[in-house]
Amino acid sequence: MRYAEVVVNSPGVERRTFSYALPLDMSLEVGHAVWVPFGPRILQGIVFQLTEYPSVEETRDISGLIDQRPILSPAQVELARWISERYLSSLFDAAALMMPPGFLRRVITFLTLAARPPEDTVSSLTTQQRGLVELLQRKGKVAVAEVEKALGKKEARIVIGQLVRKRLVAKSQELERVRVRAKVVPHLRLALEVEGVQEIASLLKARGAAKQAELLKLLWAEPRPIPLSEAKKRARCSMAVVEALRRKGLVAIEQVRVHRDPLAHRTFTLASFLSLTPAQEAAWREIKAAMEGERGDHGKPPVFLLHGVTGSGKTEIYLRALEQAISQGKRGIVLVPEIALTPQTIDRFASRFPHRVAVLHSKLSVGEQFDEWWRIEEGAFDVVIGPRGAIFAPQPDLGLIVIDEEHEWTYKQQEQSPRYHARDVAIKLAELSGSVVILGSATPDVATYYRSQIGDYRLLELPERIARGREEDLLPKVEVVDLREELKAGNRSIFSRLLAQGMEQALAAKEQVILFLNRRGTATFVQCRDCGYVLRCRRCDVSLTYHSAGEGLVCHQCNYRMAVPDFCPQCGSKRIKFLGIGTQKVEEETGRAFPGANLLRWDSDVTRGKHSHEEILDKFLAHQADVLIGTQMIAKGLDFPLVTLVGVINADISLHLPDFRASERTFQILSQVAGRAGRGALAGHVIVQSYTPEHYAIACAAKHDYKSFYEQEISLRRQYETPPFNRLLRLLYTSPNNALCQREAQRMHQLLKEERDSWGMGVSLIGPSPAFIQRVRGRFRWQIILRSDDPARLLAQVPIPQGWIVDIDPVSLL
DNA sequence: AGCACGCCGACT
DNA sequence: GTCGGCGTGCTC
Repeated sequence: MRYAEVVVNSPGVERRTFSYALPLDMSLEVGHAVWVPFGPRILQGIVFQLTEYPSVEETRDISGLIDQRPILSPAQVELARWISERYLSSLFDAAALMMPPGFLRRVITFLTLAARPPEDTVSSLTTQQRGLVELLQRKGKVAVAEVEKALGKKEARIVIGQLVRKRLVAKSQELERVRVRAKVVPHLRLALEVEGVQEIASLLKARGAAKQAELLKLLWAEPRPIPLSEAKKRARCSMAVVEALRRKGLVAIEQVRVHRDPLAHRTFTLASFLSLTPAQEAAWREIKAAMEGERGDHGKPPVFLLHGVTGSGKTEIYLRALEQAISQGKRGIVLVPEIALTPQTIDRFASRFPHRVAVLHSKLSVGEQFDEWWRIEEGAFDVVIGPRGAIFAPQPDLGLIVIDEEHEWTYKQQEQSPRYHARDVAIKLAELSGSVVILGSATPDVATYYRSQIGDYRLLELPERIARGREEDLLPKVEVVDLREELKAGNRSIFSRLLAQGMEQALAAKEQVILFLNRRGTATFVQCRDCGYVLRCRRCDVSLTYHSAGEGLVCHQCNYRMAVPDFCPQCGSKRIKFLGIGTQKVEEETGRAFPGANLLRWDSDVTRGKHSHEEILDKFLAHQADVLIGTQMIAKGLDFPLVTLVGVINADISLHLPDFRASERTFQILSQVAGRAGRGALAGHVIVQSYTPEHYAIACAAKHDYKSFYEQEISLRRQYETPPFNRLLRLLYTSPNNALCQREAQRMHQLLKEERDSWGMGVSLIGPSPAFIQRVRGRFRWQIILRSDDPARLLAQVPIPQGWIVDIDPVSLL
């Protein structure tokens, strides 16, 4: 093996490796991080393959190892390959997901003044050029980034280029400083045999060195070195005392590596197994058999879909499976949605496996992340728990992956490439590592449930809440109020008579109420207030969005446009309204309708700070407010024992978003809300307000009937050829200039159309159209949707120009 | 990030 | 016909 195929950290090389020769004295393995020369620079790279022969004639040598040990396991290298191919991301970006925190280091270019600037050239400089020269004279060395910030990127590049050409300014490159490293703390220990210590201590005391004697005794009582600061505090002495003992050769200071442990200040009491219900028992038997090596048709460990309503005991199954993995000498990864990673959730796992659970979380300090990562890598934990990114934890001997709330769309990375789905990555990783996967949900993703129906996954059902003989063990009663009837009866408020009455009763009984608004962004669909009819695009089966400035109604899938009709196309009524309501509006109206109640609003506007989530929750739990008004966040896995009534202000809002998954989202969110009520000692009920109560997403959620919802949804998906019957690919282009953005989208669309027709591929091209959220941070957004059994195949033929965002299996088309 | 190309407009 | 602008692509 004389050559290595290396993935380099450089934009523009995307999905390929480069051949480098191994220096004779270097031994390498797949997964090693290396420095490699690339053009004029030295870059970080990862060894993806070792070969006898290079893929080009001329090669350069690898400059050196970044770390003695491989940074990625062979399975992770394989996984990175798969991610890059599947999500059309660069190989390096895919590999970067699995690197330890703080590993990536950019190269920074610095500018310095040339040794002897020629006098005559200095006098002929422009004002800007002279400005930069003077800056360098003052500061000596300045980063290019700093100059760019001052002058603007373009201008800075020009000025620097001119001065470099005149040989007035020289460039040099340095690596970004290391942001995080192992933390070492000075510790104090005895430097002599234990036997003589007491005598020496009394001798010191007799000589008047009482403090020294005290410190020595303290150390004598401790079996291990203790932190210097702690020793000083406990012996109430200063550094002078420590130094005196050290000079006498009685104590020594040594640097000890400490772990920044996010669970350090928490104590856990060991929890024991709970007994299983017959349904749990049946599910558990199947999982256990698979973990013990029983294999299905394809010889791979199976993927289980554990479908069970809230409170049906899914977590207990996860815990048993983890226990099983551990008893086989294996380890597990548990994924939970970011918002569900609460102290209560961590407790459930940590109390079953005390000190064997690692938590990965983006809110941890970089130092904590660094230490957790390396301890996981050393095999210090049986269980790693965390959100999406925890799937890339370097957990050795992986045997089990659990994904709780598998339908949650936060498992899809949306912000940056690779735009991966943690569920799909987990299934691939399980295949590579021979692990069993358990997907758990009360409302499985329709696509996941479909896979369980066609035999890709094994379905396990937990149909009931665990009955413990209390009233709350039953699912709460859900009532749906028809808002059309309210209007007919002359009630124009946002509260139906039933909801208003329920709230009055609850507040009078000193119970708590949650008002839920399933809003996302501004929903601006158009609906008839008499018959509930919503204007939809005939081609896309997606609600039309109202635009101001005379544009009328627009389909955000295909850009179809029409004027707002004066009369309802269904019933001829003139009362056609644009619906769009926010939590603030709800708060105002509630304050007016219930002046005596204490209100608390919970949405992303008020939870910007780091701890305000918990603050709001604690406040509500402590009954400092009677009514909690909020969006999506309220519904996720939280228990409020004093809440007896949950009101959904308008269930239609999420139902009519222009996205093929709008019904599914609505069903999921309503089911979650319905599952949350009445979890305490008091019976709870839910009131859902809607203009279209007969819609299957609303009706099925009210009846807690997943199966019926699934049947109707899947037949619509089949009809409109949306996933899981096809796959989607979203191409998004953004620009501050709307016209330019639209032109580029049209150009791309034309290109794709020609390519598709020349290859004879059966790919539907939808768009170009403005994205639902048309402008984000001043940039306009246009999109093209590709739909086929494998839409990425077409893109593999067309190089994707700069600036385009490619999202495979997008979780939202908004 | 820097360097080689290549394609256009102003010149000996 | 040639010099040089910088826009685009490549770097093992």
